[in-house]
This record gives sequence, structure tokens and C-alpha cells, in this order.
Amino acid sequence: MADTAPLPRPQGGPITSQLKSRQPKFRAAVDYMAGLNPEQREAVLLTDGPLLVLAGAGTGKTRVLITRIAHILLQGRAWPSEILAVTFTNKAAREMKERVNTFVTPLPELQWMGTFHSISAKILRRHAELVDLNPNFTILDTDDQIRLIKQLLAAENIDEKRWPARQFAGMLDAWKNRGLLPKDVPPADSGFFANGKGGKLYYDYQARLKTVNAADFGDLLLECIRLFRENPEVLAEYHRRFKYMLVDEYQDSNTAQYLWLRLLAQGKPAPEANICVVGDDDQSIYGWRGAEVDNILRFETDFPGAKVIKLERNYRSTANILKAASTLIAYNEGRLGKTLFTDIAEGGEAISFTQVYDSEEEARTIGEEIEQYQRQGDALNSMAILVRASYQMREFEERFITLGLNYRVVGGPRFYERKEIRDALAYLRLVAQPSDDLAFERIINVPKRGLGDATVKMLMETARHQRIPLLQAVRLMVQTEDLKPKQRSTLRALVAQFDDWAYRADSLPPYQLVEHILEESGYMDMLTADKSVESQGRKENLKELSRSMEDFESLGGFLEHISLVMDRDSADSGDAVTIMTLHSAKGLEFDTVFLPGWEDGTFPSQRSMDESGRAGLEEERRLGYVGITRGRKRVRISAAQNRRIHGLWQSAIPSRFIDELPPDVVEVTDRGSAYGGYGYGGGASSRFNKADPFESVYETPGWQRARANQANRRGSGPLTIEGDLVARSVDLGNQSSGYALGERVFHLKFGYGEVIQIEGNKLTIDFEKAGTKKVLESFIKKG
DNA sequence: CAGACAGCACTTTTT
DNA sequence: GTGCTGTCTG
Repeated sequence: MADTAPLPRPQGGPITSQLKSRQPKFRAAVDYMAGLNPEQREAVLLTDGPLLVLAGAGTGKTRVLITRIAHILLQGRAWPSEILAVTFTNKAAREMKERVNTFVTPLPELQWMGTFHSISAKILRRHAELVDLNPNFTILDTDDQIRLIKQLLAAENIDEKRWPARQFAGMLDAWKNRGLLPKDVPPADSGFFANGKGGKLYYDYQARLKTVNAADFGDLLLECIRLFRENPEVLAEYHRRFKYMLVDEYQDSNTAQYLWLRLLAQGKPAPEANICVVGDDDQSIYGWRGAEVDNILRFETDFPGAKVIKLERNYRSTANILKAASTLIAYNEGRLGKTLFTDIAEGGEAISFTQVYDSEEEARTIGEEIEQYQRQGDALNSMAILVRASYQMREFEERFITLGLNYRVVGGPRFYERKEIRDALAYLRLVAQPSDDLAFERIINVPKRGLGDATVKMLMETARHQRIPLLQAVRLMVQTEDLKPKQRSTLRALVAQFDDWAYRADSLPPYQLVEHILEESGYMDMLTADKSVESQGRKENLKELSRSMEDFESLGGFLEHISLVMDRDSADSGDAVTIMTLHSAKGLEFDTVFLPGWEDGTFPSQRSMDESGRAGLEEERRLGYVGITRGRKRVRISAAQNRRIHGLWQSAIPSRFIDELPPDVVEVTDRGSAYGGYGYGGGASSRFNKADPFESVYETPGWQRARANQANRRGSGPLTIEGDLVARSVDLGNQSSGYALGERVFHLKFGYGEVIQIEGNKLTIDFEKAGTKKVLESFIKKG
């Protein structure tokens, strides 16, 4: 992925026909076709011409891709360097490479197997000058991007409060995802931001990237597309090179990626293109990030004569789990329509749905269940908790810590996103690429050197006037009298240090270089001096960084790796329950899957429905489908009746998706009702037909039930407005004003207390232990 | 220039 | 409830 070694050319020209008579270069290490079912086999053998493999969850699509690559190599249809294999994550690319390696010997060097972004970066570095960059250009992370935008906003006198940099970053991203260069942005789009300045900002932003010799993630694809479009001879080179193209998770591709692929596939007329895409429209869960399900839906139009193979035989889950998942997903429209079936594990355990009082009880219940399964002999590794949003994770973590239950959180704050890592990287970037102004700005005063805004401003002024990088500006400024003596000597020393580091970078291995830099810059001293709890951890992270650099010989190679491969192999912490979001669970599987928080508003997420309406709801439903199909043997769904969102207690009703599950495979338990909440009415209304009978989001059974419930409450007391949020009371209406001032009451969370104020159904209570709090009447009981 | 407090915003996430 | 950012003050 990140190897910067020179690219070996494919030896020899077309080999398809001749090679059969020759000694094949690769041999099969194992019987690689063994165990494939007829559909999978067909998908492997149909190497030529466009092919769409629609693979439902757990049907072995990765297996097909890998075997296909092995087959192409073993048949001598192409050299490894002639195969383009694209994935979305580095993890997927790594796994694929490893698994092909187990099939084929000697080890093929699949240098064009990687993510869209890493492959694009590789191509761009080879032709950097054609897109106005140097081959050693920096790849910016989101942090740098935001800082750059802030500078542009300031330069344009745009109020950052009214027009946040984040928002603009989001728009930029969306434009780039759609493959739009500054000149292509529709006026309606560009006019929206900052009273019409959006378009200009995009131009300025791109210009600025070129001056600092950098590209952001979107650029990697966008500039690649521009490169291909403006330089047909370059494109033709890749047409000649790539004999076979394979794409994983095609349903997640966005417009830019689609254009990128289409350009590369144009080497042959569409009906003959050797392109194979694999995906599952039902698992498209990245629409909010610009993914276009349409790409997969229209593959057959893009490549006339394309073969379509459906993989529907599921090897993962029990029949009950598959039935639940299929029934749920059938409520979506616009599907390519697959039905999963299995010939293993008839029936199996029922899907369980449990209603609990609040998220704390949810964590407690799940904790107990996990321990029980563990006692029965299940490994913690075989269990996972899949949440909709990461804020749901904390409750589980806290509970598991109390229980002493080993857990691991996947996808928390990423290693590379940590402040200290970014600081260290900024030093390294500046050593490798002295014109990296963003890196310079990041570390000029970290650790504190007494170089504040005033000094930086002066440097930036000079840099802009002379059109030179900041580090260069420093060199100039220390020669003048413009700076105060103190700053001047500090800067002079700093420049000298950087020169020294740059000099040593050639001889020292990167992992030693970084240690020297951190020591000599005073960064380590800064952490030592910092007595806060985190600083020790930060030091350890930096050690970890240095350790991770041991595999790299050159600084450049390491930086490429770190900016593109941002995932970190989570150190296996032995047997542990996994906690992660539904999004990051795609592609994984567990014996037992817990799906907490199935409440309307949480899942499906209110925001998703508000922002994207029906499409949003359908994406949420696909997320539910992904969640359920992660389970091999057991799926346990739960919903809390009360949940605190942004510090505010909210009552909730079970997710409408519960009603969309087939009742005959769902077993309902209601623990929440013990506390006087309303019970689960039962999805027993049994509407589980194939087509979605509901015209709009608001006509699904869950929604209607919610409306009915709300109406009930409306009669019993006013809705309470707190902030912008409407707090819905769980009061069923039979005890609307049943409390008096001074009355002793009990609250499940806060304990006993005395009512000191009443406003409608909101009571102010002086709790014995928790102090004075305002709570909804329905959350308390008479003491 | 640096530390302290107040205000606000707060899905999902890879690259 | 929390964490970040931005402003105020020493």
C-alpha cells in the first residue's frame, strides 16, 4: 500500500495466449476452488467481460474476489502488476493480499491492490507535475484542512461564527466526492456559503493547497480524475497496464470513485471491459458520506452485456436470523432484490427483543447476559455490542469496568488523531518537506517557545509577500531587525535544529529520528513537566509511534503510510467483548450480537430521517440489516424507555423496525414494564409482506404508534419544552397531577427526595443524595 | 503570552 | 453530561 519502491514494469507484453504453452509463473499453493458453491465458482471463472456480483451478507463475496484474483494469476491471464484491485479500507486490502498469498506461490506482488486513495496517491506521485504538485506532496488530514480553511475565512473577513470552517469543509468534501472541480460547482451550491463566497473559497483553497504542495483526501481522487482527463496519454498508459479490475464494496462508491473507475475501464469498449464489482445494495450505509447506491444499481447500464451473479446462500447465520434480516430489509424500495437462504442451522435461537427502563439497565442486562453466556462456555471474543452512535458506548464501558468484564472498543479516537501524534508527525513532515506550512504552524509554539500569534502573523506576512514557505520566511526574518531579540534567537535556534534534523534524516532510521526530534525539541520535557493524567499516556503513545516506525526505512515511506493508512491494528487484548458502531461492524461476524438502543430517534436516528427523509430511513433500515446479519447464532435487540440525550432525559418508544421484524422469530421480554412504563404493544400486528406498503416515513407502523402514544399523552398534560427538544412524557395519563409540595417521592436514579416545586408535569425535587433536580413527573414514584 | 472560565454543540466514518 | 473553542484576564 505505501511502498514507495520504484515500480517494476510488467515483464513482457500480452501473455494471455502464449502463456498456456509456457511454464506458468505461479502455482496454486492449495486447491483454491475447493468448497465454492456453483454461483461462487461461476463468479470466479467468468474472468472476462464486465461482471456484477451481488452478494448478500455472509455469502462469501470476499472469498470470491480473492479466488478470482488467484485464478487470473494461476491461469497466466495477467501479471500481478496488471491487476487493479480496489477496496475502501486498508484493512480490507491487507486481508485480501494476505489471503491471495495463501493461494498462490511464489508470493505475487500485488502492487495495485489497495484503497481508492492509496492507489490514487501512487498514481499522482508518478505524475505530480501534471497536476501542479511535487512528487513529495503532503496529504492533509482533516485537522490541517480545517486550519487552512480558517485562514481563508479570516482573509475574506468571513465571520467564523456564522459560517463555521467545519461546515465549509463538509461542503468541500461533498463537492470533491461528486467529482466537482471549482469550475464545475453549480452556482446554487457555491452561492450558499458565506453569501456567495463559497465558490471563490474553493478556488482559493485549491490554490493554497498547491502552494503548500499538498493534497487533501478528496484531491487524491479528484486530481487523479483531472490527470486522466487532461492527459489522455497518461490514461492510456494505465489502460495498457490494467488488464483486470476488481472492486470490493461497490455499493459504497461515490461519484468521484465511479468516475475514476470508469475512466480506467475505458481502455476497452464497455461490453468487453474486464471489470468485476462486488457489492450489496442492502449494505449501503455510507450515503451520508456521498456514497451512491445508484452506482451499483446501474452497473448493467454502464457496462452493457454485463453478467450478474447473485450470491444468496448464507454461510453465517441461523435461519431465524436470516428471516428477521430479510423481512426487515424487504421494507425498503429500490432494491436489486436478493433473498438470503441457508441450508445450515434450521431455526436456531429466536431473536430476542427486550425493553428496559433506561440505558443503564440496558447495560446492566446485557452485562449479565454476557456473563451468563460466558459461564456457558462462550468466549467473550464471540460477542459484540453494536450501537448506532458512539455516545451509546460509554454506558457499556462503565458497566463493564464495574463488572470487571474485559471489553474492547473499536473505532474510538484513532491513534493518528491524537494530539501528540499529530504534533510529532508535524515535526517529521516539516523535516521531510520544508514547505509544509501547516505543519510549521502547528508546532512553531509546541512546546511553548514564546512565539505567539504576533510573531506568527509577522512570519506569515513575509511568507505571503515573498511567496515563500514559512520556514523560509523564518530564515529571512532572523536576518532583520523586525523581530524582538528574544524571538529572533529562538527562531534562529529552531531553524538550526530543523537543518540538523533534515541532515540526520538521511542517515538515521526514522524511528530514531523521531526520538531525537521529540527529545531535542523539548516536546518530551513538556510532557514530563505536565502533571496531568494524560501526559504519561501521551508519552507512551509517542513510544508506540516510534515503534511503529521501525518497519520503515525512509521518512517519506513512513509519512505516506501514516497519512493513508490510518487504522491501527487494535492490539489483541485477549478475550474481550467488542463494542462498536454498526458502521464499523460491516464485514464482521459474531456468534452473539447485542443490538441496544432500538428506539425511535436513536435508531432509526432522528437526524438521519430529518435530513434525508425516506432515503434516510431506508439507510437506517439497511444499518439494521447489517446489524442483524452480523450474528451467527444469536441476536439480542433491546430498547430503553428512557434515555438521556445531551444530558436531558427523554422517553422513547421502541424502534419502528421492531414492528418490521417477523413476529414468529422474535421473542419479546419486557423488563421495563416492571417500573411502570408502558409495555411493548407487540409488533404482533404482523405486517411482514415483501413490498413496503407505506407511502412515506410517517406511515410506518412504528411511527403511527408513536403518534398515537403522543396523542394519548397530550390529553393528560402539556408537552414539556426543554431547550429545543420536546421532552415526551411517559405518563400514561391516569395520574397527571398526583404530587403535592413537600411530598416524599422516589426516583429510580436519584433516590428519595422531597417535592419543592411543581410546574405542569415537571417537578423540582430536593433529593437526599443527589441534590435539587428538575425531573419529569413520570420518572418518579410516591415515596 | 498563557491560564482560566464561559458558551455551545453534540450521528454514523474512511481515506 | 462532556469536550472543545473562544474570550477574558492576569
